[in-house]
Amino acid sequence: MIKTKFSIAIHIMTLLAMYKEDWMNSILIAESLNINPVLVRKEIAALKAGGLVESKEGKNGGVKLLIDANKIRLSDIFKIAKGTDTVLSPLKNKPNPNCRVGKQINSKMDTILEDIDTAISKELEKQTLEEFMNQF
Amino acid sequence: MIKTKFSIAIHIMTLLAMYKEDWMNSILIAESLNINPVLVRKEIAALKAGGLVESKEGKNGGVKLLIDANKIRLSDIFKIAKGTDTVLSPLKNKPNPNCRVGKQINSKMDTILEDIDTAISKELEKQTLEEFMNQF
DNA sequence: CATTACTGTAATTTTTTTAATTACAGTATA
DNA sequence: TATACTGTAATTAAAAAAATTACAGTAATG
Repeated sequence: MIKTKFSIAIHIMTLLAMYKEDWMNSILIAESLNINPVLVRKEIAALKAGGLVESKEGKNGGVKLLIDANKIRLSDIFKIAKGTDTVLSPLKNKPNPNCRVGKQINSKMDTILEDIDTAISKELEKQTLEEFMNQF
Repeated sequence: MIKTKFSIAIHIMTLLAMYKEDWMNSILIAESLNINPVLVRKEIAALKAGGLVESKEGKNGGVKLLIDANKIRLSDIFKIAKGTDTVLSPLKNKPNPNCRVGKQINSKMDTILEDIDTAISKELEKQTLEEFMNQF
């Protein structure tokens, strides 16, 4: 569910940008979000795989930005949160293949859905994480 | 759920554009989509309220475009499907009000989420329903 | 070197959301 | 007056998401 992941990811990244010297742990972050720490850790795993953060295990461990907040654009965070999904996904039910529209709708829709994601990325490219954080 | 509604609405509108002389009924449309007719009728109610289609009750009734397909842009359909929601909605859990980020994140996010919807609308403005239909 | 405090995941359960179904009143057609 | 629709509300079933539990692995610290 992109909509949740995106909100979680932005929140996490804002915290990390604000306390960029500290290793922040998932419980603290989860308390700020008011969600379960495991969800936070999962999203951190994605941000880590995307190269935006680093983490340290063990006592006094936690997470930290790997890149300066002014080098990170909100679109970078969006792309990681979204993964391979599209924001507006097609219906799960297979449309009727005996219908002229049903037969082709999914492939035609796919183009639109990809274009929408590209448009979102372009929009989010405009703002850096630092700019976003400086509002707080 | 905007993602479902948008797909349903586009599918319905494509069918109506293709068979623009006919009153199409919800069972036929539902069979093309392979979903329940009640869901179709609900989305038709929204399209009707949005002024894009007209419907006729009783025997031989159904739904029909009210506006020519070349005057309808995909953004018009998107706006109706989305209603007052944003595509990427904020988390339901209230973030921690004792946290500097938690306290303000929702209001700051709202701006981003609105901007995303505007960007999607702009993208979908580029294509008319007729152009989309002509692909089939 | 044992204790503590973390990450990282997997597995399971609970909760929430979405979709399907059922039901039926109202209406136009023939 | 029978038939075939729309329009909606209420209920049930199914699917998805979130929370919880559990625990192995790891690093710091006394």
